[in-house]
Order: sequence, then C-alpha cells, then structure tokens
Amino acid sequence: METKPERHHRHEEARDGEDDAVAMEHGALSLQRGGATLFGWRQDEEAGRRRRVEIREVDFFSRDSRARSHDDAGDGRDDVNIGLHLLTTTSPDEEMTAAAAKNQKIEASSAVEAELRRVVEDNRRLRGMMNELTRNYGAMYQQLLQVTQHHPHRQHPVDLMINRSSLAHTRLTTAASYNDDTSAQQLLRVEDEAASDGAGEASPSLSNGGNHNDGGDGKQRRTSSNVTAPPARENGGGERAELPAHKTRVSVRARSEAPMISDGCQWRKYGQKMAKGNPCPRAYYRCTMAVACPVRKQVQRCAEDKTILVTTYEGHHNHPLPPAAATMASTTSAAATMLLSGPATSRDGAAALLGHPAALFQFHHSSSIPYASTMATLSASAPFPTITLDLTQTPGGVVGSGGGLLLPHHGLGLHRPPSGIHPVAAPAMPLSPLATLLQQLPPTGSMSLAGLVARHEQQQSVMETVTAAIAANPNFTTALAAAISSVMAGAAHQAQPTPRAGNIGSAGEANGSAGGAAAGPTAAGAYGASGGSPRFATQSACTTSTT
DNA sequence: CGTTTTTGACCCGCGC
DNA sequence: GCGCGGGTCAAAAACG
Repeated sequence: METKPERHHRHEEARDGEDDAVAMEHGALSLQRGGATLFGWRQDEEAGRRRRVEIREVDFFSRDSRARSHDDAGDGRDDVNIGLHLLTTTSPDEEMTAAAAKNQKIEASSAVEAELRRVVEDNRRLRGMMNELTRNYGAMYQQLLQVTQHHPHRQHPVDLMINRSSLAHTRLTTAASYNDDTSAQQLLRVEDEAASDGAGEASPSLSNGGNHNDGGDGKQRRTSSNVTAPPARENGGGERAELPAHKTRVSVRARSEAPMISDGCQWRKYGQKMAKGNPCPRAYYRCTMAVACPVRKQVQRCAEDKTILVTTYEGHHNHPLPPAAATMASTTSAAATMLLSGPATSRDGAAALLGHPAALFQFHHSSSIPYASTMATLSASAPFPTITLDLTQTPGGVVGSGGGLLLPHHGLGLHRPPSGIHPVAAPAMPLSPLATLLQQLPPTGSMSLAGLVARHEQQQSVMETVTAAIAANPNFTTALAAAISSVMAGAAHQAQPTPRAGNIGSAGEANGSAGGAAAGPTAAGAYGASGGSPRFATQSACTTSTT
C-alpha cells in the first residue's frame, strides 16, 4: 500500500529541522555544524568510518587521549603511568614495551587529530564557498527582480520563465496548463499575459492570480468551455464551471519503482482508473498543499516498460511551493522553457516540436551534463498540448546498467531505491542540472584533503563550463536559474524531507546518504558513484495499483 | 477523530 | 442514442 510510506514521510516532514545531525548525514550540500558534506554519502560514509575509528581510540585508550590533551595544553602532567602502575605489576621490560606501545598510540591519535583538524579547516572553507554561492544567488535573484519590475509588460517569455524558475515558489507546471489553444506560441503569449497582470512578478509564488486557467479546481475537463457552462451536476458543478477548456500538461517520464515521484508537494489521491491498453492503473492525485489548489497529476506506469513512471501535471499551484517542489518545478520548467523557446521543427504529425531537445541541450553535452540527455517534446496531438520530459534516456557514460539518469538526493525529494537494489540500477528521476553536475563528480575514495580539493577544483571547473554555456546560449540561463534554485533549496532545506513524499516513497531516514530534502532510507548507503540517491520506495512494478 | 485511500458510481466528450 | 474511455465524486474503509 502506498499509505504507509507516505505517512512516514509526513513524519519526516514534521521533524523537519529538528535533527541537524541526521540532516547532515543526508545532506548533499549540508554545511551545518561545521561538517560540510558536500559530496554526498561517500564523504558521510568516510566520516562515519573515521568517527568509528575515533570512538574506538577514545574508548580503548581514553587515558592516553586525555594525557595527550593535557600535554597539548601544556600542563605537563603525566598521569598515564599512574593508572598503569596501580593496576598492574609489570616487569621493567614489560613497562618499556607498554610505554612504547603507548607512544605509538599517542602518535596515532595525534595523526588522527591532525587529520580532523584538516577536515575541520576544509569544512570551514567549504562553508565559505557555500556562503559565496548564496550571495551570488541573492544578487542574481535581485537582478532578476529588478529586470522584471522594469519591464513588467514586455518581458520575454523566456525571461519570465527564468524569473519564475529561479524562485523558490515556481509553480510546478510552469509551461503548462494554459487554457489556450495548442499552439506553443499562444501558450507563451498567455504566459506573457499572465505576467502582465501583475501576478507574475508581484507574487511569483502564485500562478493563479493572473492565470486564465485556474481559479477553479481543474475539473472542468475538456468541456469547451467556459464559465457560462451550466454545472454538470449538482455537486461540484460550480467548480467545473471555472475550469479551462484545454490545458497544457507536463508529463515526466522517469524510471522509478516508487508509486509516485516525489516532487515536494502534498498530494491526495482521489481516484484510480484502469486505462485502456495498460495493465497498470492510472492514479489521480490532487494537490493538498493549499485549499482548492487546482493542480492535479496523474501517475501511471508505462505499459511497455513498467519501470517507467509517467507523471502528468496539470494546473497551476495557487500557493507557494516548498523548496523541494520548487526544485522540481524549476527543472521541469527549465526544460519546458528551453523546449518552447527553441527553433521550431516538426514532429508528431501536426504537433509542434518547438526546439529539438538535442540541440537545446547541446551545451549540456559539452559540459558533460547528463541532464542533456533529457528528452523534452511538445505534442499537440494529444487531447491537451503536452510537454513530455523523458528522463529515462541513458546519458552516455553516466550510468551503467539500468538506464536512465541517476538522481541526486538533492532537493528534489526523490525516492530512494529499495534496499538491496544497487544504486547503479536505480531508477531514474528528474534532477536539476546543477545537481547533476554535482552528481557527476567522482566519488571520494578517501577523505584526504587532496581529494576534497580536487573535487572542489573539478566542481569549479564545471561551474566555469556552465558559465561559458550561459554566454553561448541564452536559453541556458533558464536551466541555470533552475539549478541555482535547486542548490539553494537543497542547501537550505536539505534536512527537510519531502512533504508527504510518502505518497511516494518508503520512508525512513536511516543511514545517511546525502539526501537533501530527499533524505531517505537505506539503500543510500549502497549508492555508488553518483553521490546521490534517488528516493525510491519499495514498490511493485505496477505501483499505483492497490489491489 | 481527522485525514487519506479505496472504489463503485457518475459525468462528460467523442465516435459510430 | 449508445457505448466507450477518461476523469471525478463521495461514501466507506483504513490509518495514525
């Protein structure tokens, strides 16, 4: 059943912020308590191993440790021998041997201490880097706000998207759900109009304000129409009357064994249906983060490949999104924006594929970003214009078997794979571009400072590449905004479990892999080189099925 | 006891 | 008009 994990996650949410230690263990970008765990579980694991070693030393040679501490403090006392003499009757030779052994232990302890000091220093440096990143983000955010305020009515859709994407309150289906025709241009126009009414910049968190489509519950379905249509039935008819005729949807295809991907929002299941041609039932969820939030989503497994979970979002949130959801929204909207703002090609019959993903993500490839393999398509052949983000494609060289992207446990709030499933084979879920960058960093084999520094340098190198990409392709700014938003969300809320992620995932927060908001259970420890662990719940293939 | 899930019934659009 | 399929409702059950 889905209920247990879901509720478990609710517990996690309730504990949000109460357990920094756990957060640190799980946080991919945790900088709390002086223990930066910037590189995910491997570092955690390494740190844990060191802690274990340290504990063993302390427990077994506690006297030595204290004596050394005193020596270091300069009081010059040596109370070690006192204890030994009191407890043993040893010969002079034995005493010498014991003393030698003691000295060795003291030296070992000193080495450990020195290493710890180095690690602490490194953590301090990492904190500084993170603070700088935070400042940069703030500056960029302010600039975006200024741009938005100065050009409230002439904002380019892409800019708009950037603005919205970079905010923590980006709606989940940024490019979706406009009650307009199927034309992408119109869709963009509606976006622009939505911005001009003031809701866009004044309240980035609220997409409903100026949105044509909502105001309602999203229940009007494909009715032609309009507000004047009589209620279909007594109950709920009013809601339906406010709903749009046609909605654009955002569909995300990802590999997951969880019943539902965790996007940071709270969902309430209100229906389940057997769809024709698919043995797996389709589940219908409604956003419950705010009263009358019109956003709905459908979750269904792909008939051809049951490991692929297809999540379709529809509607705009009428409330601020939690960071985890904002992250997801940013990623989704970024891809959608790039899709919509790209050069037009044809595909899917009359459908418009506005911008070939491969081209759009070209710079991604140049940066070795696996996110590049994400396929985003816009189809107008469906009943609704639907933007599909296919995250099931295997990025070259990123993952081995299993296919699909390995997700970071960065703020996305994704599921971990069930314990026992090797991370390499873990299902893929959407991830933010920068999270992917971080994920791309090689695992830390040891906790050596050199390794950390090397990773930092590598990370900086990647960042430089990203910067170059921005200059090369304006569209990428959207992705960057999403990435920054993701990082910020992950850093600030990495200890925050995904709200009601249980819908989705098995809970538990067990051992720590870097998890960000997606901190979750167990299998994390086995998470390999990706440095991140998608959160997957233990679930059967047809996860949405409850029978 | 409040919230969420389950599930059968119902509504609606569409094609024939 | 009828049947089909998609989507939603709402009472009952389940859960914590």
